[in-house]
Amino acid sequence: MLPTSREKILDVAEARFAQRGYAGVGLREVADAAGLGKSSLFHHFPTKASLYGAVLDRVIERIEVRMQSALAASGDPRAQLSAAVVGLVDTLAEDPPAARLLLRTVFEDDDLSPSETPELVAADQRLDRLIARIARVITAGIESGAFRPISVPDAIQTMIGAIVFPFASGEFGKKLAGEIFSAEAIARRKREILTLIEHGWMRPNSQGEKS
Amino acid sequence: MLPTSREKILDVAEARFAQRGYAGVGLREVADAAGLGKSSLFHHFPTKASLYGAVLDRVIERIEVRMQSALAASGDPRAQLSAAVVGLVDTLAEDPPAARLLLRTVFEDDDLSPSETPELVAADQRLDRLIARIARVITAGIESGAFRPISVPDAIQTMIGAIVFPFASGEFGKKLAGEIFSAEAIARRKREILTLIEHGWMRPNSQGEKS
DNA sequence: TTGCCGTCCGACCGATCGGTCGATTAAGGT
DNA sequence: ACCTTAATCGACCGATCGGTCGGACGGCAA
Repeated sequence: MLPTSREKILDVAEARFAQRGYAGVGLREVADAAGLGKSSLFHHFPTKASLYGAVLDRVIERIEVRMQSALAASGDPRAQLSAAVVGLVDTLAEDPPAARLLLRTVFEDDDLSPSETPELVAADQRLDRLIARIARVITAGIESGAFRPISVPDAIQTMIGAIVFPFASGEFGKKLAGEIFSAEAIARRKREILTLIEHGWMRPNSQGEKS
Repeated sequence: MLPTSREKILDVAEARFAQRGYAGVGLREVADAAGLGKSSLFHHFPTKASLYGAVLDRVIERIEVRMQSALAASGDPRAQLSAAVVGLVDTLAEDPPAARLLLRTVFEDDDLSPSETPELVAADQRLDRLIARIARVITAGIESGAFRPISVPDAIQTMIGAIVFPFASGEFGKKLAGEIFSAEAIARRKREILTLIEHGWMRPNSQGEKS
């Protein structure tokens, strides 16, 4: 119930970085929102980039946990991919700043990619592992004949855009389709993605699957 | 061959804003890259937000022109939607900073959405009109029975993410799928999106269409 | 020649940026 | 009682931020 200062800092920093971006957030603002002096931030994180890296790593770790358990729960590539998508959507829905933070990070390759910050390389490796696992599932699905012979990297790019962007679209998405993080909107998004995968990637034959 | 100062400023500002974001770009940097003093920027644009708005409006206008001519060229919702997608991809491919600028703008609703900047409201209205046109095409497709009864706003969100994000993914996308703006990569993305729409949104019957 | 005007510039403004430093607490181990 | 260590703070640093101001330059109409 009472979080440590470090966790409090990470929480407010995640929200702020997602909302205004790396360059747009001042450490003063983060410190104030965390109820600390600005100097205290540097006791927990040596630099601003390190703080950002820690925030990012925590977000990716949450996704990793969910998707790994989803992938481990079933052997069939079809069911694995669906479970992974559902897990990703659930994680993004439970942590509203996460989606925007992830996409923003992809765009910050100028200020952050030199990456002498250990937290950032850790987050990077974590994400690489995750993507590699998904790629393996899709490849297995293609080889087994369950999926069409699609381009795996392109399919992953498509999925990231189609799944993550809507949860990051904020006011734009709200104006377009109403409250993004309502239970109905989340359910609609799951259905949207799952049917897209089902008809777009999977072979039409042997449609009914069993656990 | 010799662009006016205003156009030169817009060109370099578009690249910079796309790369580093609104808050991450200093006007000094833009002025230097344009071969001007910083004060000269304020002769052409009254504020930084106004410059950003002008850049954004120009990008959206390019997309609007392409998609409007694509939509006007054919009456069938199926062909219209496909042509619009191809037009969007082509525009994004010809103007590499555009995709990242568009997505970044969606995320900047804090610093930019109050929108007392006329260029920004112009860009907003332009985008609204464009989205409304696409929505009408999809709705027509559903009513004619050519498309499945999908949720139009969710479908649009999906398409924006799936089409725009890959072209905005920079180093991340490059690591995943190689050079993003190569002719082959662009062709792959068109195919990816078109087959996704064909199988995911359109009804399977009467597959062969004619002009 | 005179005067206007679009364009550009250097110098300057207050504010904020990320980051450093030294001092001050309180807790714990011995 | 003493020392260490973690945690916090206010004051301060040089640099950069968006934006203002007054003037300089050059073309053009009278």
